[in-house]
Amino acid sequence: MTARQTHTQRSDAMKAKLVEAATASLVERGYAATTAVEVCRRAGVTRGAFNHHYTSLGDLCGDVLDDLYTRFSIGRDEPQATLQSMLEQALSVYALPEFKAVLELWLACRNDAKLGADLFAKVAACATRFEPSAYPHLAIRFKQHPSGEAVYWLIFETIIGLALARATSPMGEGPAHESVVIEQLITMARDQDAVMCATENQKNALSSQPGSEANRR
Amino acid sequence: MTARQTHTQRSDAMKAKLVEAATASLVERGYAATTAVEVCRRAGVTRGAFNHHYTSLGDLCGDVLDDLYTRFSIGRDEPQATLQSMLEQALSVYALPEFKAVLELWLACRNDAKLGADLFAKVAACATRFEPSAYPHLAIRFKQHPSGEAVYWLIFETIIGLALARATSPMGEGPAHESVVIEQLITMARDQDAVMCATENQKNALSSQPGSEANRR
DNA sequence: TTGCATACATACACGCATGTATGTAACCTG
DNA sequence: CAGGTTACATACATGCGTGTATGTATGCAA
Repeated sequence: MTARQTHTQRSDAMKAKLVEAATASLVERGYAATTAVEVCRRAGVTRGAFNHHYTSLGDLCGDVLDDLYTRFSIGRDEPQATLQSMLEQALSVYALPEFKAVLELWLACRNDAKLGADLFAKVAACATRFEPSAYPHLAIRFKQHPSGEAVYWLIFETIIGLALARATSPMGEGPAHESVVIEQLITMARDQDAVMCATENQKNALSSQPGSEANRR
Repeated sequence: MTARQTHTQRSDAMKAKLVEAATASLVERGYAATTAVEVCRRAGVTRGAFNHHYTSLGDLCGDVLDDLYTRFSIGRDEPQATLQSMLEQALSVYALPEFKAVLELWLACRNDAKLGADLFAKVAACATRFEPSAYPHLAIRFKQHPSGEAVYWLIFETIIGLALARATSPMGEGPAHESVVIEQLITMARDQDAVMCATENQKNALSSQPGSEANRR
């Protein structure tokens, strides 16, 4: 069944296998145990394969990071206009076990200078995907409502905190208070959306019918 | 200078040195690089010393965890009555670089089964120090106001998220939006305190007999 | 078809952390 | 103060991951 394949096909397939194996190893056993032999054992290949495609583990981890950040950005094609929809999208991916792999790499970057030199730039670049500017419609509203951006970052950090709790719990399950916190976040997002929407509609009404603007604040 | 010391004095001093060295190593280089030789090198002793007092690294990490959780619980002697004061106490320790050591151990527990067997129980026990029940006055109020407990956990997870951002940033500094988020947290805590206080005063007024606690201060 | 680059596999030498065994000085008890 | 225990230091054997060098089979281009 091993049909003839082109060189690039074989390379891509091999790289994908190695990235997948490395990710699984990072999730299950952490960065320290994610050695070249372990990754190759999971991928079912010899170290020669790994050594041919990557110069080091850090090199491979770069591809792992790219792959993971792409997965975490799913559902971001349509621009999100509300904090609530942003939150829902974030909640759909925050509990993925792969977050632990990212966490391991974040820490490994700080612990290993050589790895950090390779990955810090990539981490910083990927982090911009989660800034308000990644949601153009929201970013515009935040110009009018700085409080909206504050709520955005509050939601962001809280989700990270919950994800960390999952990643460090024995079986990868969420804490007991998880649902309570999430409900609180949803309420906050909806309230802030209402505030931003309200003044927007006001402004629209005012611009079509000029009058006093003094009722705000 | 090296006066005669009793056995327990020498043991305690040695253990403290090893715990301190291990903590520093965890913060600066992570769990993977925190080997017996590295800890002993930092402590300025040989591996014989370590091997005499601890059976394994996990054993030593148990003491490290105890020491760290104690440090993070400082200022908790007087019972905190408000979410705001709880938050202020939490903020006074959340940015300590030692948080990274705890983080490393949390992950190491999940990655190394033997270490987890030794430390998971201790982690769970220490975690109870940060539940609402650790603040008796607050816990009582939460019985009347479940929303208060929701705010409590929201604050808790957000601070963890911010601490993680610090622990994983290249130089251990906080993110750009850190102050905005903290201000948001303070506002939330104060508002929730006001809500809980208001209905409490109402109830006190209804029972109308001044009694013991109604007019403290 | 020939020649070469690609895509792996195999084998060896090296560093490093660990476990253990043994030696020695300090302390403590009767 | 003598015997035993505690508190270390030193030394050796072992396992494991890594880097590197070399071998071999498969696509690919002239």
